[in-house]
Amino acid sequence: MKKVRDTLIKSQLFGGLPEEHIAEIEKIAADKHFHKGDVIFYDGDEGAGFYLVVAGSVNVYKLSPEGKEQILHIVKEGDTIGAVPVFSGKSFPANARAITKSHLLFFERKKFIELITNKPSLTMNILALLSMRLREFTVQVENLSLKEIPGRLAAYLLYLSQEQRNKDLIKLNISKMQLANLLGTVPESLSRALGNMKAKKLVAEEGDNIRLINRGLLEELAERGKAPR
Amino acid sequence: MKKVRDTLIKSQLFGGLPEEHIAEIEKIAADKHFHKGDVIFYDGDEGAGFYLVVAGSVNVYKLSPEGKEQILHIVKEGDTIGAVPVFSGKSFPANARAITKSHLLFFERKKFIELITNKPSLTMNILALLSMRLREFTVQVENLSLKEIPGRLAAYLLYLSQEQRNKDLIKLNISKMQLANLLGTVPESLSRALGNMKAKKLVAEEGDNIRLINRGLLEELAERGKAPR
DNA sequence: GCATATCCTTGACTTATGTTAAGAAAAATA
DNA sequence: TATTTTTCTTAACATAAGTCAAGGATATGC
Repeated sequence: MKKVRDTLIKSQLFGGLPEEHIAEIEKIAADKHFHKGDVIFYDGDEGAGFYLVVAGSVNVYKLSPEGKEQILHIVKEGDTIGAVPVFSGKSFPANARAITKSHLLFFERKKFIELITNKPSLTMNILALLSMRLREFTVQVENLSLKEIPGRLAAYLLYLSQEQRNKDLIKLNISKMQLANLLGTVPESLSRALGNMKAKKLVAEEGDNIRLINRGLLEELAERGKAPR
Repeated sequence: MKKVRDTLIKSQLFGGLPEEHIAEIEKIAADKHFHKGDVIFYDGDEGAGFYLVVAGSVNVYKLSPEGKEQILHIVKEGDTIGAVPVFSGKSFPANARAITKSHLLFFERKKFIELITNKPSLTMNILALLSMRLREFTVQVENLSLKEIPGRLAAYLLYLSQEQRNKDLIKLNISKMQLANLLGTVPESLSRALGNMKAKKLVAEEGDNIRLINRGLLEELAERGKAPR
């Protein structure tokens, strides 16, 4: 399928590999389709392989015993999930769930390991991918530990803007509940934080979009993390 | 030096490699010595290579603008630091500082990359190492977001016990200030949480050691994360 | 061994954020 | 379209944990 081939070529994992490798890769991949809300794997499940998202969107998250959700990663087209157990052995370290109708490719661990042993450039891609994830985690820990909720929100809005070609009018691609779970809080607190930003004319809501009005102050808030005394 | 060779062989990164590879590896490593308190690298520094700890102990940490420290990782003999920029390009994603007199080996990025391109088993070791770090980060995010301070402390004490052959009398290998910074809090709050555990007879302090008295309740506390209502 | 600095603890206070509740808005379903 | 369900917002309240301050314990340096 054209879409699959395109996604593989554009992905961080397989990008830059020669044509024939991509074909080989496509051969060992298995198509998996999920509906919105379907769980792809659970924290602690044996990891027989990993997934690459061809279409749709997937949340990787941890769950507390009371059911509070902390999103670790929102995974989109071209991204991978569940790679950790492939290389470290052991089980998946978190849950994954489709948040839209999604098409994934499944790579069986054994087949994939065979594949990489002779392909240095693929190996370098994987190393880069895992390293980028480590880098992202350092930012998430920093945000959770050293920033208060308004600071985390400001940082996320600026990140979204950057992702959307630095526009001032940005599209919230996830529900506010999801956003709260990503920022490590609850919808009520997010609502208050956003309400505050609107009151201070840092941002404005326009339908499902958010307009960044005062980038300078947003950056200061994101940087400082907590309000001055 | 015997010590260096031993450390390399025992390390996760180089463990299980043939003798001749270890020798090769030793040749491209540069010795670096640090005093207690020395900064090894700063968040944002260009990463020209990575380090492996031969002796001593190193903290990897993030810093808030007000100077609050969040420890990401306490690195000991045989562990590596600063590997992320080797593979993802870009700069170090955090700071690193020696917390005791330390002996490290420095591996220059370029030399190391050359080394791995022909050594599949070394590559697999690196992939396993990075994956383990990713797994550890999921736990840290879970702890920060879904557990309150007493829960994080309980989890850490149980982790320490496990690391120290499941003894009930465990040695706190870091200062309480460091522990507070690792758990994402301040010394005052840690002191209170520990005081509470002592009052409830979950643990007892014996000099620099901590005795786990009621493992069952500690496990429940660590698991639940937050006190029941 | 004394002096100084740092670490640790305890208490009183403040505050950010979680909790509970209820209504409004939006989305899903019939 | 009507109905039900879910999401979002707002308010009042509760609480975990941060801040400030001060005294005591340890460790460090001269």
